[in-house]
Amino acid sequence: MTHPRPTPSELELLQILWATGPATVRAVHDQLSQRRDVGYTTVLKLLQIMTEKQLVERDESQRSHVYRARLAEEEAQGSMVGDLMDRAFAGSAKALVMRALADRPAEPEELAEIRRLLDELEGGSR
Amino acid sequence: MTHPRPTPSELELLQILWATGPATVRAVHDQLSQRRDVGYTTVLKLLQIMTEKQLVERDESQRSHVYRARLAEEEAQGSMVGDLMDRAFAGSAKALVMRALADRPAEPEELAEIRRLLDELEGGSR
DNA sequence: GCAAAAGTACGAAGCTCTTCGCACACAAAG
DNA sequence: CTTTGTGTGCGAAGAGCTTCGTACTTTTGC
Repeated sequence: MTHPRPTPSELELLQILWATGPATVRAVHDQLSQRRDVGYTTVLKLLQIMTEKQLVERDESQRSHVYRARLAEEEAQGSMVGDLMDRAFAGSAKALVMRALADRPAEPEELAEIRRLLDELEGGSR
Repeated sequence: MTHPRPTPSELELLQILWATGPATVRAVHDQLSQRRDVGYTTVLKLLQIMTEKQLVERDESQRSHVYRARLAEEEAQGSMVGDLMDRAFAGSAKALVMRALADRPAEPEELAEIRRLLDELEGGSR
């Protein structure tokens, strides 16, 4: 099997690592605590668990270990969307997409981009 | 506040109620146990908890209580998609939709339906 | 009438997730 | 050097989810 789906907290940390690149516990904690009240050791522990789960990898060559995301953002998004699609939409991409667009209207600009993707997808199968 | 998001198990039961309409514990259990090995009292307990959470409502006029979904399928789907959109896609419907379509290609027929929805959405804002 | 069947309620155990305090190692500053 | 700061590791507590055993009540079938 590949990587497990990240939990909500794990996702938060991954987003920081994706945005800033490899980072120490302190750096991640500094980022996160700007948005949320959280203890240093909480972040440390989470990163340790994520290392076990192979969601991140750790460089121990320095005294302050440096963590790096091992799961790419696209992969994580894909597995989370796929999971929801299976659990709540009977595996139908169409159903999920229509629900998303109906509930959260996007800018015309964005709709155009989606249309472009549809063109590509249809073109490819032709 | 509205309804809480259903947990995975709760979603399973809701899907049965949505599909078959109001049902007794026995009926729900019969359905579910065709797909999964699960105890009768497990289903009972879950439905009781879901009653507290207002996800379902219970008609106690008969000895065998009859449960009915209080949360509509569209509502549940909407809140789950919205949650994922916020947590993993920075609130962007476009990003979520593009990931879903890229990862799980749909039938041309379905793509056409999505295209129709896009037309509607753009038409409405014009 | 009484045993068996069908029902509800309750409590608790096991799991994962999340959070942190505390102990300890090491470095840095005075 | 000893005190203060910065780091890791460990353990454990609390919450929510999931599961089911057990106890008790009410029908139902003989």
